[in-house]
Amino acid sequence: MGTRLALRIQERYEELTPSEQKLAQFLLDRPDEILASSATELARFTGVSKATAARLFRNLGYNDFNDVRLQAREERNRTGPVQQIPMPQASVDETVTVPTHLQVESANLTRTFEELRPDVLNAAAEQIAGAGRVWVAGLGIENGIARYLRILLTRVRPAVHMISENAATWPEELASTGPNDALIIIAVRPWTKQISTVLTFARTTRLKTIVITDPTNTGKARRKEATVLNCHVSTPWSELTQTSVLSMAQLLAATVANRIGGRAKARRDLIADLAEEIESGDI
Amino acid sequence: MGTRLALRIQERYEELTPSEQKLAQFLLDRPDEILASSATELARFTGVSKATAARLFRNLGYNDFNDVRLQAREERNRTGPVQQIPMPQASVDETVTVPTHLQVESANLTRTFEELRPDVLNAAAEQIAGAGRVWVAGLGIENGIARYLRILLTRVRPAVHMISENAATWPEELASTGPNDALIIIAVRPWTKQISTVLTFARTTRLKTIVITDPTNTGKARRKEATVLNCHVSTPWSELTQTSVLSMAQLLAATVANRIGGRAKARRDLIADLAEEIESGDI
DNA sequence: CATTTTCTGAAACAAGAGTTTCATAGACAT
DNA sequence: ATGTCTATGAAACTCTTGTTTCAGAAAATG
Repeated sequence: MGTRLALRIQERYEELTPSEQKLAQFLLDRPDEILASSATELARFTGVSKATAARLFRNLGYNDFNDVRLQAREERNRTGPVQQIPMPQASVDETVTVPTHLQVESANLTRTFEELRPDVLNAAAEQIAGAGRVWVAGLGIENGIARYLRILLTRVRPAVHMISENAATWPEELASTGPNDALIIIAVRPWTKQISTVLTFARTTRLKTIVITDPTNTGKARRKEATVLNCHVSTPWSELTQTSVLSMAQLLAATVANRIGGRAKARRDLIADLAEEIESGDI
Repeated sequence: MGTRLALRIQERYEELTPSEQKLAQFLLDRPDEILASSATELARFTGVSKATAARLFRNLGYNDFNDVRLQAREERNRTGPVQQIPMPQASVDETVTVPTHLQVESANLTRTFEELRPDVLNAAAEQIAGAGRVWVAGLGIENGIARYLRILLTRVRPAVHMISENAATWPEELASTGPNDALIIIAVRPWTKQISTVLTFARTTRLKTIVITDPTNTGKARRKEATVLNCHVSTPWSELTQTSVLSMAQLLAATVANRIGGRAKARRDLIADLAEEIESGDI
């Protein structure tokens, strides 16, 4: 579970102004900076003015930046000395070295899975295991990961379908879903309107929905009554990394397999046998 | 190894006055407080005056409390070597818990990137950056990741194509490649004959080939004169994890972007603008 | 296109942090 | 006891940080 500050940001993220969002983004990505840095520095890091920073904290419901810092500190003390891997700073020349890459990936993975609540994961797995049919959606860059997840799930249970990459045809495709189905959406920032639309649709048709996303969108998704699996995806430079998203997909599939139990294993073995036969030349 | 501050304190400890020692002691016990707290607070915690605190830092050879804080922060950021993460044993009941999953993923990532030689990575990036056209291939479960890599590369350079998932049509598709092209194959175990075939073909047509694979196939690929990016993918149970493969794809794309330099950035910005426009409704 | 509303940073202002000065309390030698 | 020297905190001072105000820019609205 994230910090209280993170939760507040997630709740109010859409109401924030663009520059406030920039700063809020940064705070979600690197909560430890709140303790280590002054508000002035935080503003400078994200390229907004001190004034905007002050406004953000007020808008989030704090009296003061000092309030924020005190809460953060208190939370750190409560959480105890979890050895967390720090996210490296952006280097000036923008060159990505191998060790830096490793550190970024480790930091994101660690945060992702240390914050993941097992009951949320199990709830998601339960919904997928128990669904009549399962639909997997991922737009743009997430499409590849969605396909990957679909294959993992196919190994474990029948009736797992991909929703096409073309968002325009989603209404038709989703029209054939029923309340006993489950929908998995992979959508990290930037969040598109289509996703909101689909989530709204899913809620009205009582489709069980699981959203794999990043902290800036958690609030939005949760408000649509989806089960949210939160992944940290930030890097010190401007790109995002999907590694933790893939890893989450992996874990989700494994948990589903676990839920289903023996039948999943049987299916997996069957598929392995088939694959072997095809490989051995009958193609 | 302790922090530099800790070392300095230990050196000069006896020379310090009693109240200074009280404060110094505290700093040795809880080095993280330096980042989180102001000098005034540190003084209050240990029951000494602000003046004493100021004197202590000066006596330790710093100009300023600010000096101390900056050094502490810097030390936090360039965290020492990542310690070796052991791969957990298979649990009897096959249940995947969240912490176990995290540990497996960390172990694979760490091994993958600690073994990765920067010159190999750079060679691969060079080939991709310099190629006329780039072809990306991934069969079966790797197909999703291949698509992901393709999108990453498309953001950075033109003429990046996917080779279809249907291996039967590969001969036709590859027929149109030239010696100035590059081919990226994502293929972890099990290794299929098709892949060997393609690699042989690539060698005879002098196609520059990069293979992202796992240690069991490294040798085979290398013998076909491909540039090999090795990924650790094992888990304590029978499944594989593709997390490090995705991460490798990410790093490769970043390195290519780096190679290409300004033009890559321009292209990326252009694409971001386009995406924004589409999102804003002109679809 | 004009008008209103919202957003934003510069600058003024208030509050707080860190340093320095200084007076005094205590330790020690004579 | 007296003088000397060191250690220490209170308070004055300076500089930085955080908040508020305000005017112009940008966006939304009619």
